[in-house]
Amino acid sequence: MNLFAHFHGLVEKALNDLAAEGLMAGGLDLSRVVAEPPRDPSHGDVSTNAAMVLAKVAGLPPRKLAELLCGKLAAAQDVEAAEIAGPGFINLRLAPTIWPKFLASALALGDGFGHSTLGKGEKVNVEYVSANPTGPLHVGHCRGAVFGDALASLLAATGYAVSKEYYINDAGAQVDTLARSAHLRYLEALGQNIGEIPAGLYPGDYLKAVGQALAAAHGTKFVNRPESEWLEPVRAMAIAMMMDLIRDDLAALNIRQEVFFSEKSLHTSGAVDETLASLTRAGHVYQGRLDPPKGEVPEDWEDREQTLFRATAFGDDVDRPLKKSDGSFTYFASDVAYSRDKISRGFKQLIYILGADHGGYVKRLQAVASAIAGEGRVQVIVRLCQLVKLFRNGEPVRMSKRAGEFVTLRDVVDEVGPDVVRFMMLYRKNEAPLDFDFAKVTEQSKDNPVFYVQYAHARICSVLRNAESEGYGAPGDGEVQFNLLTDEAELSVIKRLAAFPRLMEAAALAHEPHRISFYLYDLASDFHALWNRGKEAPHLRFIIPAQRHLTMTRMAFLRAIRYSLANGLGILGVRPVEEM
RNA sequence: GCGCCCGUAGCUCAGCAGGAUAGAGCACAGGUUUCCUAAACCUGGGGUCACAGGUUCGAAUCCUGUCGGGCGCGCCA
Repeated sequence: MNLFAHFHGLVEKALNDLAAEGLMAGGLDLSRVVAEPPRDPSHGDVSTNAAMVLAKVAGLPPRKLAELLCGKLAAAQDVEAAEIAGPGFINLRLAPTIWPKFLASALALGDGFGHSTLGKGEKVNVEYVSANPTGPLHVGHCRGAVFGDALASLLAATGYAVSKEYYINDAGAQVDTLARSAHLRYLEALGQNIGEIPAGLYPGDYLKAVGQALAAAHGTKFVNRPESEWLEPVRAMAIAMMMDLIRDDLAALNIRQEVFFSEKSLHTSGAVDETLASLTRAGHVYQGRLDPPKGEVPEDWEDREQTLFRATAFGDDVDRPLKKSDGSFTYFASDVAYSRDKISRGFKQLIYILGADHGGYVKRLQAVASAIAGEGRVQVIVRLCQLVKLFRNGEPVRMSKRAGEFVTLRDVVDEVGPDVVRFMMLYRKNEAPLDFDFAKVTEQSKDNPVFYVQYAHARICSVLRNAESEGYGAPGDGEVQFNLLTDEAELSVIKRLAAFPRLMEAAALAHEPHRISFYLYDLASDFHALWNRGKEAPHLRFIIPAQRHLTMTRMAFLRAIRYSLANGLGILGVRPVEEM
């Protein structure tokens, strides 16, 4: 039950009725009309801007329209009072009887509380991580991985048909480098002294296992043989093993993507050729020259005629090359084919989670989708994740890529656990930089939001356990009477719960899962406050032995709060703990 | 030079779909426990929402410009 959606509907109905009665113009655009919780609770429970937004087009002074609307709304069910305030807000004070109904419905929904059908089953593709398959994930991949996963969960919970996808860059030069590096480790596994790993190859120890696997599978077949004989099989095995590694890393963060899409397959299947042909037929490809890049011009810049995608026709800044000077396809060309594949699978939203250094890629991806599907047919949404800065007790953690000293995703997850990593990565807007201090995030105090939210959930579980052991387990008929919850502290928690479904939808529409984290923090805060009220005011404690109905009611209330916490944490991919 | 992102309290950040008197936490000062987890709670001060225009009944939020910070700018992926 989404109270605000419900009252939004009532406002629309009232407006239509007014139009039908000839009191105002009909057929108006209602998209700017909102029904929302007022910032100041003294203004009531639901507030709408309808009169202010529509006054002009309705052909009525705002005050007059507000009065008409107020008359209709005051008569609606569950509305106790409707009043005009400020510049023309209509504030609804709801009848106290609505809260028991709301709590009952939230409780009945249980695991589904907060979920909705907003997306109407629209197909959405979320592509995230997509790290090169050349080694384990490092800490830089963490944020995008968690963000993408949480966003996918959020969209799924709000009624979208979500596919979680990983694009494997297994076709470029860097996987050849991987193969050469693995071949060296293969020689090493066969007992050769390989000395220092030459510059330009991947030095990581994680390739030793690949070398051993190659030796076991192929014996000495690839020793002292030209690269042309071994490059392909070695590369295939190395990529397969790297992807296993990456899947394990993701699993450590409780991430499981459904589709792992190979870039190479786009070449072997002919999809890239077909895409180029199709774009050419549509007139989006031409032979031409590009101006040298502004800023730093590359050493080996050469002005030449090349095959270009007319990205500028779709809002990009420059046209984009599809072929390299040796005639082979660019990375961008396979990306175009990949976009085409996604579009052909029926996705209406293509969501990309990328690092902030990929900002320059956004317009290109949008241009591609417009060229292939037609303008406005497919929505391309790119969310850029800013850097994570690691700290240890306030000191920045130094990483040197050159020396191969990077902190892996696994290092971080193993040290603080997946729940902490996931929550902290989502406790900031994605486009804001994030500081991650190992000491702070594991601290057990209210200064640590992960702990604070978890603690609220655990505390609820603890009371429920105590209650059950004292005979307040499953309630019997009529034992739960939510109208007994009348204290301000209780009502403010109930109203916070009532905002949850609307918050989920807003977060989904904005593609901003961090809003869930902040909501959970606020809800936890309300709950802890309510808990402490029981100290000065014993009648507000949850278990009150002399009053069975009240106690049973409060247990049900706690279960509703717990569902909200657990469901929100579920979106973030954080396990709600029952005991701490 | 151009594009994208950011600029809110001393610090770290929220600010919901343009709404009413801009909010949290930290830090600082004080208070609360014979009681369901004090691992918590309560009270207090603190703001030219970078700056200047514009749109609007109404702007931290949308538009334009300026300043400051980050990222990026063909044949790498």
